[in-house]
Amino acid sequence: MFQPVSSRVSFPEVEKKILEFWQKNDIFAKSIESRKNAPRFIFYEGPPTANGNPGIHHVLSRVFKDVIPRYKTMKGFCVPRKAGWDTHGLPVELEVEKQLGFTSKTQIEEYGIAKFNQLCRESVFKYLKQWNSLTERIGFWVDIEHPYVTLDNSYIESCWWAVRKLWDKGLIYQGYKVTPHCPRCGTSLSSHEVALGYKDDTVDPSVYIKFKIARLPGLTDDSEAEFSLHKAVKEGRAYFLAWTTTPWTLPGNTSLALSAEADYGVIEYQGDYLLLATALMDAVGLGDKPILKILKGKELANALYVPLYNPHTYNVERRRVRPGTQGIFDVQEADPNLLYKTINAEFVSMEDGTGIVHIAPAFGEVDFLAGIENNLDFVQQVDLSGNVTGTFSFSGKFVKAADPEVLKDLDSRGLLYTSATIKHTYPFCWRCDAPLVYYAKKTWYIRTSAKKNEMIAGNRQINWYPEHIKEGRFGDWLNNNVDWAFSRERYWGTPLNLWACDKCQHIECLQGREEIKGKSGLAGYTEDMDLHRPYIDEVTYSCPKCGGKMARQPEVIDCWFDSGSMPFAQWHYPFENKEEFKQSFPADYISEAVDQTRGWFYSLHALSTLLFGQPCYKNVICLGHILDAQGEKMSKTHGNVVDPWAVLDSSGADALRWYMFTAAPPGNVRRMSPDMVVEVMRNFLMTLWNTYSFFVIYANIDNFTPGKKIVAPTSDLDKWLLSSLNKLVQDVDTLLDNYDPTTAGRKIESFVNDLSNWYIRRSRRRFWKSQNDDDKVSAYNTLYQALVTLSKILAPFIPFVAEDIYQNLVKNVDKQAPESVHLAEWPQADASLIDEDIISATDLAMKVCSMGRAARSKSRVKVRQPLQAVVVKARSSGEKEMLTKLCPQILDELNVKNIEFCTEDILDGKGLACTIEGDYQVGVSTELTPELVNEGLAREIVRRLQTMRKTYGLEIADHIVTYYQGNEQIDEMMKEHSDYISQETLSEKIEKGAPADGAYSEKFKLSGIEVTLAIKKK
RNA sequence: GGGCCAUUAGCUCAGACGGUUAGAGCACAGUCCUGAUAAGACUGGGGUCUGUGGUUCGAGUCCACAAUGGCCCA
Repeated sequence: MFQPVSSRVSFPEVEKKILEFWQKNDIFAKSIESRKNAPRFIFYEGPPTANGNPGIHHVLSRVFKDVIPRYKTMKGFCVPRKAGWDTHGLPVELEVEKQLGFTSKTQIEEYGIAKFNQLCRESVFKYLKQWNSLTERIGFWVDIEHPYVTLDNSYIESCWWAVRKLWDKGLIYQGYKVTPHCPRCGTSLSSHEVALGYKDDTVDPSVYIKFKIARLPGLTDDSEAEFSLHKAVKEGRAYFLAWTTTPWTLPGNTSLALSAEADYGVIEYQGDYLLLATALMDAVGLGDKPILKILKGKELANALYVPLYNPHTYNVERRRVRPGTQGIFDVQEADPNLLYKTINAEFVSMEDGTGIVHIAPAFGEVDFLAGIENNLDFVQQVDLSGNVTGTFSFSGKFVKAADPEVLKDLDSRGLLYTSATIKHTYPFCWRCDAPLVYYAKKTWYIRTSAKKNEMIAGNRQINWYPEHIKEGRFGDWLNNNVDWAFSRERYWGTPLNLWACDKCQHIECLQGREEIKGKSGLAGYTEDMDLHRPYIDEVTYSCPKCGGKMARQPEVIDCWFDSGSMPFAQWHYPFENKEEFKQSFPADYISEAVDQTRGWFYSLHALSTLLFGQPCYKNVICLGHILDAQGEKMSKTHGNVVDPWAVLDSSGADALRWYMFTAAPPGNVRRMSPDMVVEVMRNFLMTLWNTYSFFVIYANIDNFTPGKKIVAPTSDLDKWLLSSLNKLVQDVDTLLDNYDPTTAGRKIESFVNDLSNWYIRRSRRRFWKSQNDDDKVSAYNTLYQALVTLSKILAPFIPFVAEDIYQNLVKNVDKQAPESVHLAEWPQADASLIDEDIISATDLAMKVCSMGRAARSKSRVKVRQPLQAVVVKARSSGEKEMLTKLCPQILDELNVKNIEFCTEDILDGKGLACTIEGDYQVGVSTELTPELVNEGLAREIVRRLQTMRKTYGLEIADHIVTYYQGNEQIDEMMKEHSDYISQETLSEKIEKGAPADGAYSEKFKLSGIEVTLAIKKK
């Protein structure tokens, strides 16, 4: 006996029961333990941060993370899955700052780093409970009891080891990086934060500045034009015209950039000569001036011009990068006759401005790089609070306040061409609303670009799903690789393990606690200290070079370095678990959303390539984002967030999982609403459940015991189902091997649909009939096998329902069977059972039935009324054979007596109703004989009796006595079809006349005849 | 401003190689079927396959450009 299964089901309740079962019996642990000697399949969990509530998009990634390891486990692999938590980084700090009401870094330092970091430590696990319970509820099997945590000392130490490795390879250097900086908060902002603060329609100055030309190369006095230009240059009346929206950067100007291929024209304006791109003269309002001379941008490179402000005059340093370094800037000597040179650059646009771009290398990414490349001077006349330094007339002022002063000053010296304002998009600090300033700062770099080709080569070995990521987003990112600026001037993160001497600047990279302990003159170190700031900042020792004091560099490490270190840091490698690391590197599979191409996918790949010279993951499913039903981004402020718990409570985890797997390809953005999950539940899960329930109901009635009696399937229906089933197993196996759960799931869905709506529908009578013959046993065996196999191939997708089916159909009757479907072997497809002919024949029969039903509906004769014949025009004699073979199924489905074939067109009328589809034609004869009418009546009676049984509350297998009253035709019909009626309705007797006491009776009018029917339980 | 992806019915999605009449589910309407089914069948309405050019005997499919949306980067 199987446990009774109601057709009505609450999936959340079933799931609750299964969760308890798994927990009580430790099934997840067993699924790994039982395979510990098997080959490993390695999965890496990308660590989320638990300082926010998990959302629906986390469900998406977590179920995709789950499905492949479950599948591989069933395929015989050992798949350990260690959970992980990302715990460092700016977002955590910001959360705490918000909580404390801080707006600047100085407030943190006044408050105390120790207390601040303690709050960060608490904050990162604020939602741990929610994360763990959601993880469990959706059936994501991952070891949350023993996670790796990036804030652990052991984890930090592994990161240190990695930094040291890179240091030893010469891949770490200190350089400058232009970062968006908030002058009021005194801190750099991450790109994410910058994105939060863009404002359209920001009003800024739009000014055109004149730069006095000192020398133009290659000028001859051959022509009149050149002669007069040359003369103007000598007399100081020739200028480059450049445009800017940030006048405060002008004292930092050290070059002008021109486009090599563009044409620049010389025009006369108020007695001066101006140079600008011919293409932009109209826009600048000089379109009407005659052009005296045209020069190519490349002819104008290396021209010299007079600085607007000679920095030495204003007590500001002028520095230049030492060639071959990006980090060492040498202060240049004062030069009262200082001139700057022009350069050619590709970024010069002909869209706006003058085609001559003002370059201030200290204040912009593009400018900075141009500065390095062309060995330009760096003049940084603004401090980190955004105030102008030096002895300018506007020194001490905030940059924005300095703007008008700078213009006034330039105007007074005749260097301002025009001044207006412009509206454009500009970033502001999302916290304090101050305008951001791009500012070159010292930063520690990892020289990833040195291993660019290795990273690109490694990427070729990785399988990306979808494939376009490989050469697209990720490939592009690698091709344009720039060095990784990995230090942060912050507090809560893995401290940078670099110590520098305060006397001789000697720098050392320490790789762990052991090494620290061995240092002479060590102070501030204790055995069990927290390695975070501020404690680690206290650790000092003697400089081995000069005996000075070695103190840690103040920065912490980018938290992406943390997560990218997880392949080894999760094991505290190389300090411990060397074997464990070796066995679990590289990963076979990872899965995250597409935004991780520049995040985790990259940090893993970069570190793995730099440290181990190979990629650390082989296969990636890269997921798209989830939008709401309107295609809008989900956000708390919009109130359009889909709450995973609401969906789980109403539709259940399996419905949600199935939706995630099958509704859209994983890489696409998807629009989602809870309704869609309800649809999945009704359409797929309910259908599956009802086939399961159907089987159990009848199997229990017939005392069917699996495996007791094996008969070779003789029925075409059984052969067809087993063919489809085995093909399905093959397909799903291949598709999951190719990391495509979506297509695999859709194939299963289509199979389940056919199982329910063709196999069971067509086989109903085989289960219902009273004889327990071979045909019935074969039907039970076939359906049983289908359901059991389904439970196994569905297990990775919908682990709960699959488990429920398995427990009842397998474990319940076979105590030797594995304890859980998730400990079972993946089913082996039996290719010998796949009969392609029966599959195509059945497809054709289905098509003919579909057309036949259309024809019947056209004829307006109810399906319950048998008809004499269906006439089919097929495409070939082969098809005719197929249909002949499957003719019993077609006759039954269409409720007709005979099938006839023809080669001529079938015409409507003449007692036929027909439908045409392509080359196919199907007609049904509509003429009724008295025999057919009676048979129709009999079916009508059966239908009424069945409904009455149901209304009366009888069990399916209850036997009854049936009473009837009607006219002569009814009498005759009841006699003629009494066997049929008895069998269908389990009537032990059919009696004419008034019902016995206590019988349930109803009156009907059938074809105009009054009929009274009554039933009584036997 | 650059890169990647998407755009097929009201909604969610299928549509190898270019080839008859572009499909399914949901939703809507009508009819039918049903002792597993909250399901199913049939019919109907609903499509300038985002647009414009091009290649081709033939384009939803290939190419170019554009629009809209999403993501990432400036």
